Parts: sequence; structure tokens; C-alpha cells
Amino acid sequence: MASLRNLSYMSHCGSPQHRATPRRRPCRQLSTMSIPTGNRPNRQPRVTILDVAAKAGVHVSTASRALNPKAEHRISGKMVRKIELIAEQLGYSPNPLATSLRTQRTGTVGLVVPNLSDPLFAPIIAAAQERVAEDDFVTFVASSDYKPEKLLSIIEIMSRRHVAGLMVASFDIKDPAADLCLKLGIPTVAVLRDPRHAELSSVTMDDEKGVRALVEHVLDLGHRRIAYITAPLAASTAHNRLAGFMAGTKLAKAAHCQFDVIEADAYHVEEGERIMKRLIADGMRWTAFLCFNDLLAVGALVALKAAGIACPDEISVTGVNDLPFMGLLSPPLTSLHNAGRKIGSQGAELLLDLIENGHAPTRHVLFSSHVVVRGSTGPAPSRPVQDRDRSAKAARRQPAVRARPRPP
Amino acid sequence: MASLRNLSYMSHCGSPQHRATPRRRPCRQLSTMSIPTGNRPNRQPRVTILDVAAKAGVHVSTASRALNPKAEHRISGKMVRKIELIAEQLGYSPNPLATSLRTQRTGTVGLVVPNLSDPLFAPIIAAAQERVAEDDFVTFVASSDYKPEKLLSIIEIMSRRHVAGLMVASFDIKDPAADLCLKLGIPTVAVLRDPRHAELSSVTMDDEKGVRALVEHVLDLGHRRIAYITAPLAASTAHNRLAGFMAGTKLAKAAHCQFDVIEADAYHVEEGERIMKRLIADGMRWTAFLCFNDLLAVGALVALKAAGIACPDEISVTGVNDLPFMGLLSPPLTSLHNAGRKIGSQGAELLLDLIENGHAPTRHVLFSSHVVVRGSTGPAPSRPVQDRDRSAKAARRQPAVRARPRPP
DNA sequence: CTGAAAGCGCTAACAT
DNA sequence: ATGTTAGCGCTTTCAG
Repeated sequence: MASLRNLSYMSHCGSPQHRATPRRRPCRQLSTMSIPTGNRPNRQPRVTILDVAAKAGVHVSTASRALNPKAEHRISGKMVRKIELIAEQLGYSPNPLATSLRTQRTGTVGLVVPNLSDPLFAPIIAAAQERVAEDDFVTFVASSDYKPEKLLSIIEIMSRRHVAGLMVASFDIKDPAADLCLKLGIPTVAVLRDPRHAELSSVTMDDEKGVRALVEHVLDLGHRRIAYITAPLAASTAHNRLAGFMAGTKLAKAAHCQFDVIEADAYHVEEGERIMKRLIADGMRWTAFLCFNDLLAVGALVALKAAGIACPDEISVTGVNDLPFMGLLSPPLTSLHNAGRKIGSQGAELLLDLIENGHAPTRHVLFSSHVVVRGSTGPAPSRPVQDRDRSAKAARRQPAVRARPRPP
Repeated sequence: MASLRNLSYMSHCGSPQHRATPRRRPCRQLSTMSIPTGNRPNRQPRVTILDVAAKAGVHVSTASRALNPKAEHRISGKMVRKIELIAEQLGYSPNPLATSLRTQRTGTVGLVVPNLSDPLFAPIIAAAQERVAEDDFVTFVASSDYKPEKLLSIIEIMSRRHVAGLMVASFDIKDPAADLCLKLGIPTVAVLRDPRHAELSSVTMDDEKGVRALVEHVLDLGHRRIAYITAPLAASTAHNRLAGFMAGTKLAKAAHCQFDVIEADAYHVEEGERIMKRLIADGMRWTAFLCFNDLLAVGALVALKAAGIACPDEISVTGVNDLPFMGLLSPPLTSLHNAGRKIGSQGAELLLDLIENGHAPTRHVLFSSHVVVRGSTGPAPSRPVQDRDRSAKAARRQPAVRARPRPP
């Protein structure tokens, strides 16, 4: 069975090439912005509704009505069928550009996330795109790159293009970008990050409850020195999860507990690694780390492994989001499982409501997450790491950790 | 340091709601397709070029020229500056819909992948989107869902919307969708999947060489019973990688070697798991598995672990693409590292070339991959799995594996 | 250097 | 039930 079907073993015959000088756009106007030039010479001549009308021997408006579901009852049944037939055999399809200009409706929606590559956002975009496609919307996608100015610019660009609505996963708390959406009159749904704007619908996870459950989980395991690595606090998710952490600590009524919070500068693996390295170097004082998200947690795991600190035997770690593969790491990561694709489809659903019913009430959908216990959390060790012979600077204790550690 | 900054511990106050009856689109025309209705009542009244012209006391055409870099030298310098100033203080920005209708250029490109959620494609889309955004293009994104008809429909929709170009990662070999792109006159770049169309530019990985290197790697480790799990052979990548496998087997001049090929039905983890379960049940005869991609390989690892078969002690496994986290699995997956984001940015580069220079030659960029050796491959065991007491049906040998195993 | 006028392709009053 | 007309906002001949 070494051979299979009739296969042609073509070898790839391409030749590698690279641009010598990357093209740069010429510097532009201030507020105006033009459509990039494309020098396509020979496109197919399109069949217009005029052609259809001519062949049917009727006026364009008749053809237009016949082809338009909303007006087709104003036309005799036979005429409708005749025109539809002609349209089909001519291969007519309406030019959305003209339709849009006339009707002020483009049939497009915009999806904005902080980072398209993040495995958290990809399924959300995918699900939202699928949902709006069912209603014949096409999707602009852009990435804010975690930059507020970029988000503003994206919203302006999309607004100029008359998107019917926007689904945004990039809002900060009290984000001016959210105000901009409202000012521009664009139906907007916030997902994951809720700007806390009364007039904006949102779809979010119940992060507060989720993180509180994580705290309870590690408390149950006997941990008493617990650190929480939060994301930059401009994001609502960061607020909510921190609130959950604080609530969890209160639950503990913990006289003998030590809780600390460390603020990360970013959301990715490298940042988690950087922070954990620093903490290790400064003398490790905790037995459990709750991380804002899985990526930071994975970075923490990497740093622990590099330092020869055993997880979960010496230190427990948790993440949030339960990204793909988190269950297959070593150790498998304990995490908060979120609604994944459902967030995207539900966001799309709210958005379509808003679009199709101009005065739909704003709604706030809150999905609950649940703790997925895996191998990265275990019983608290009898002695914390620093009491052993490992940490170089174990003596230095007091202000060992800064709220916002800087790169060296 | 348990408290941090002045935080407001807002608790989330949304209420969960779900649509009772999902809205379905009414059944549509055959070839015509209309723009979805959006009942937005009150958008901001836009500032048009007429307003600018009026305030400047000139004709619209003058204003148009003054604001258009390509025609602004036909206007006196003072006039240009005056109009630009007025445009800015009025907050004018051109309506791309009107511009597009007039010029037949939309400043949009389309990006199509088989699956938006796949961690392989997300970075490619992200990188391409970033690159084309530099040239002021906005991006339509859609997913073909591995369905040829869906791909055709996406291309038609995007064509109707006058995209300036298309980057497609969904082509099969000799894909009619590729012909469609050409017939429609859309500048198109194929990425990852090369339809083998002489007139289409492409950006791909040198999969053949890569997989051959993987074969060499496991041969070097002493493996003599090697299976390759291929993807459905409609995809060019599947052809190329299989060719690499075949080439590797020939290199072996291997009288005592056994090579087999198994065709998967899909690309995801579950499929890898299903196949490996089946192979285990049928009596395992191999010591090394090369998998078409990481997801299948991960599935295989899951099944092996579930069956209590040790990797790499008993069986070695490899993947392709080196997705994020592959190095953190247990065992860490040996894989082929690909160019990742570079594929997307290079694809965008070629596309922009095609768009801006109508008669740019078609180019084929081939990136090379390299083997990343990790823990999932190890020396061949002295005795293969089936010779021990593990396999239930170890006796059945001959046609144990079908080319296309079906679900039970 | 600037104005006049036409028209991209379509839809939606307003007629009949 | 169909035809007439106007115009969405912009660019681009063609005149002057």
C-alpha cells in the first residue's frame, strides 16, 4: 500500500524572489484619504441592469423592481419571471457599489480585534463572520494591535466605508473609540472588552466570578501565598478579573494569607516568561500564580521549567481562556474555559439585531466560564521555594516585586 | 502591595439573554444577490465635496482636483492650500462608495482561507492584512471551510464587490476557482496551496524537501516501519508532502523498510485521534508516524497516550507547521517549521505588485522549512508495539490499514 | 488654471 | 402595473 491512487509526484518549480525595495505609500492628506490606485487594465465588461431591461423590452425601473424582492409584488408575475430569466441567462448581478451609493447601505460589517493571530480572537472572528454571512453581509477585518489610536483610525476608515455595524473586541474602559462609534451612529457591539458604555451592547465572559473560582480552587489546595498577574488595567477584562481575585481573597478571610498583584505590560507568552524570570530572580515567595490569561501562564511555565522549579509540586499556575492545546502541555494548564466561538456568534447576533432594527435596545450578554482543573495546580508544598537552596538572592525580601516590573 | 493604583472594583451588571428564534435569510434569487437591509434611521449627514466647493467659492471639479494628489498640479498652489484647509475644518472625507463607482477602484482586497480559526492561517491573514493596510487597502476576510463550492461563491461575492485583488489559501490542484479568478480578471495570489496554474502567482513552503528531511530524520533514528498520514489529496500541499515522503523512502534504498501511506479525511486533531485509534485497534505495525500537519500529529499523540503507548519510546511522531505551543506539549512535537507570518506578508507583497502594475509577471515564491527536532521522535525501539502483549487483535495483519479509513 | 456637464449603476419617489 | 425622472457623491473629459 505504499503507493496510493494515481499520484503525480510533481516537484515544485517556483523560484524564490523578494522585493528589493518595499513600496511605501506617498505621504497623504491630513484628513482626506483616497482610494489606492490599481492599474488593472482589462476587467470584464459587466452586465448592467440596463442590458437586462433592454433585452426584456422594459424600462430599467421595471427590471429593478422585478429583481428586488421588496418591490416585486408591484410587478406582474409573468414579467417578474421573464426578467429573472433574462437576468440569469445574461449572467447579470447587481453592482453593489451603485446600490450602496444609492441606498446608503453597503452590506458590510467590520470586525476589530487587538490581535488577529491570538488564538483567543481567531475563533471569535470566524464565528462572527459565519453568522453575518448568513445574512449576506461581508466582513471587513482589522487589528488594533492594542493601540487606541489605531483603533480610532480603523473605526473612522470603516465608518467612511459605511459599514452597517461594528463588532469590536478592542475597547478600553471609557474608551473614546466607543464614543466615536456612537457619535458616528454605527451600530456597535463590544465583545470580551466592555467599555462600560450604557449605550453599547456587549458580549462578555463573567470573568469576575471565574477568577474568584480560581482563587477558591487554589485556596482549597492549601495555598496561602498567592500572586495574581494582571493585564494592563486599561482593559475592562483586567478590571473584572482583578475584581474576581480581590473577591476571592476576601472570601478567604485569610489572616495568614498573602496576596499580591503584579501588572503585566502585555498579553503574550514572552511577557509571562519575563515576569516570572524576574520574580524568580527576586526570590520566589509564592506557591500559586493566577495569570490573567493562558499566554502569560504558559510563559510562566516556561520560565519555571528553565529555572528547574517543578510545577505543580513547588508552584501552581493557572491561566484564563483555555486555549487549544492547553490540556496537552506539560503540565497541562488549569484554566478558565470560556465560550469561545459562542462569543463571536452571539456578538454577531446582537449586531444583526441592532442593524436590522434601528431601535433595538442595547443588550448585555454575559457568558459564564468554568474552571478546568488540570495538572498545573496541585497541593501547596510544605515549604515554599525560596526557603530552599535554590534562589540566589533569597535574602532580599521586602519590596521584591514592583507593581509594574520593567525590562532590565 | 495587595492593592494597586486606584482601582474601582466594578462588578459586571449585564444580564444574559439569548435569541429565541435565529433569523434566517429568505430564500434568494438564483444569480442575483441583493444587499442586506439595514434600517438605520439617523446617520450623521456627511460633508460632501460640494460643501467644500461651496465654502471655497469654487466649482466641485476644482475642489476635486485640489484634493486629489494626481491632479493637484493643475491647480494654483494657493487654491490648493485654501481648499485643503477648508476641507479639513469642515471635516470632509471623500465617500469611497462614490469614488469607487466612478473610478471602478474600491481599495479593497479579499483574503480567503479554509479555516479562520486554524492557528496556521491566522498569522498569515494578520500579516497580509497589515501589509495591504500600509497601502491603504481594507480587507475582506472569508473562510471557505474546505468546501470548493463555498470558495467559488466567496470569489464571486468578492468579485462583485470589485476587490482589487485576492489572496487565497484554499485552492485545490487544478481548482476551477483559480480559473474563475483569472476569468474575472482579478489579480490573485495563491498562498500555501498552489493550484498549479501557470498564470497565478504563489507563495508556498517547500514541503517536498521538508518532509523528505523528516523521513531522513526518522531513518537516522533507526526507524524501519514508517507510516505517513496524508491530508486529502485534492490539496497541492498534500501532493507535495507525499512526494517528499516518497522521495525520502527512495533515498533509503530500503530493502528491509516498510513504508505506508494513510489518507486522512480532514485536517484537525480529532481526525488524527480517530485514525490513530483505528490503527492501534488494528494492530500497530509501525514505529514512526509522519503526519501531514501538527493537528493530526497532536491527535495521534492523544490517541497514543490514551492507549498507554509511550511516545517516543515506542512510537515516534512528527507534524508539520510548528504551530505555537508545539514545543510545550508532552512530548514536545518534532515538526517542520514554516515561514509563518512571512507567508502572509510576502503574499500581500506579490498581490500589491499585481494590483499596482497591471502587467507584473506571475511569480512563485518558495520558502524553505526546517526540521525542529523535539521530544516526540526518538530512537526506534528494538521490538515494535504489536509484538508485545498490548494489542487486542494483534493477529490480524494483512489488510490492516485501508487507504481511507471510515468512521465506525 | 478653472468651470460646465456627463455619467458610473442603481433605486425610489412621482407620475400615469 | 409600468414608465419618467432625479440623484446618491464623485471624477473626468471637454471647453474656455
